[in-house]
Amino acid sequence: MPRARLTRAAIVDACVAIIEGGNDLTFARLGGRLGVDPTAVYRHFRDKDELLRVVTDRILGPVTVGLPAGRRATWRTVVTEVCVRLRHAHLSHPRLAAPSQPAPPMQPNEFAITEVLLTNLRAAGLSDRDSALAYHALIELTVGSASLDATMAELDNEERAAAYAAWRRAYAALDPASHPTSVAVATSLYAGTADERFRYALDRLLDGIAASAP
Amino acid sequence: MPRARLTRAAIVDACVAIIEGGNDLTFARLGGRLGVDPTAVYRHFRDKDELLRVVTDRILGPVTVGLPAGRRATWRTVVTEVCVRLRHAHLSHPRLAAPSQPAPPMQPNEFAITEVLLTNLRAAGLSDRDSALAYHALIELTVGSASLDATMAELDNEERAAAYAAWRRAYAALDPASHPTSVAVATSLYAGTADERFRYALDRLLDGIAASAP
DNA sequence: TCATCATTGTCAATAGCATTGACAGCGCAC
DNA sequence: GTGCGCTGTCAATGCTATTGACAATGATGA
Repeated sequence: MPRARLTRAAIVDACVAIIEGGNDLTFARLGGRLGVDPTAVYRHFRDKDELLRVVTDRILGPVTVGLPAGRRATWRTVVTEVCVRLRHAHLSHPRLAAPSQPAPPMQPNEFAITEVLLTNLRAAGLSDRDSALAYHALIELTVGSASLDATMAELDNEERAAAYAAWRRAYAALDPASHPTSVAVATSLYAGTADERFRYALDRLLDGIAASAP
Repeated sequence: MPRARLTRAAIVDACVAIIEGGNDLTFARLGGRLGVDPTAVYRHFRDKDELLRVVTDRILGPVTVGLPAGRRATWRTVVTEVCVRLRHAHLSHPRLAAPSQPAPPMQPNEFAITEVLLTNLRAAGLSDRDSALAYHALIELTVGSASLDATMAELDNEERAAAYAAWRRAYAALDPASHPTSVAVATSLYAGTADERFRYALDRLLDGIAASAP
């Protein structure tokens, strides 16, 4: 049956290798790495969007494996862990562009993440409707913030620290007459790591979600 | 002095007109609309990223004008209104691509938004450090979720409803053995509007922030 | 065993994209 | 009035995804 030199799995592997090498994903690079004409990929994926969706799901694999379980694993512990891992998966692959067309998250690992989150939110005592709302809230915060932080994640530590320092300086240099609070708070803006800031946001969101449960 | 037919303001106006017309922003289209060679824009902006940053700030203008004030305006009312408007500004211009390189938010309207948010968070009783953290949390949720919702926002109501329905069906059709909760909750996923889902997320986050204030 | 035929890789071509460098003219400063 | 810098024009470059015609490969059916 398989008289093909290329398989979807091999192509996706090559994609992951390319973006983990710090390069943008292009058909030319992909063909080069596979030792194949770039357009051969079109025999296995309809277009780049479809490829991107499968590659994205591929990097989501580790998010749900080996999650804390047993009686020490509260719903909040598990939800936090999944969100942190989900964010990390995206930030580890900042060059992975988002598909240009909206599509249902019909991939296996996406489904697995949804299942884990919904299950733990219901375990927290939320209704079906509130579980769904809380799920959407967590995804929007986690994936949304990851997409905002992605470009910075590409920089090395020195560059990133320098950028943050420059931003703080910009706030401090504002006119105190029109921007008094920004000037006063300047040294606290973009302080710490992006992970710490995300953790604060996630904790406050989970505080609010927990408080809304009966 | 003005021996130029083109000005930065005129170029930015044209950009806004293009994206509000439902088109992607390209130099070719921009030149066409301005009646000028596309490359003339390079005399006023270093590259597309710089242009994008200024255009983005331009659409943020309405976010801070005419905000509720006086004694009926609690900090939470103002913060909510700013976030809702900020989200709306982004969703009204879904074709506005994000700059590819990270850069300080050094634009006037961005600074104005920051000032309003920080001022109201301090008014809520938060410390400088917590005000900054809460500010970052609000921005990540608001702008991040807007970027996730942007592609869907382009569809008209019918198409969007059809897409959501298809997604719900996909969850309902999962194997109940491996995804019991997803199947059970399927009808609540992607229910209502994206604005309502954002509102839930924002309310829970603000609940958590408010609870952390002394 | 041989003919058939879909699958799959190759190749050449296309259209769109941002960006650059050489050039030309206009108008201000001296 | 002379020079020079600012600004628009034009042609060209290199990268991108995508398509259609072609060819080889190998499984299938008689």
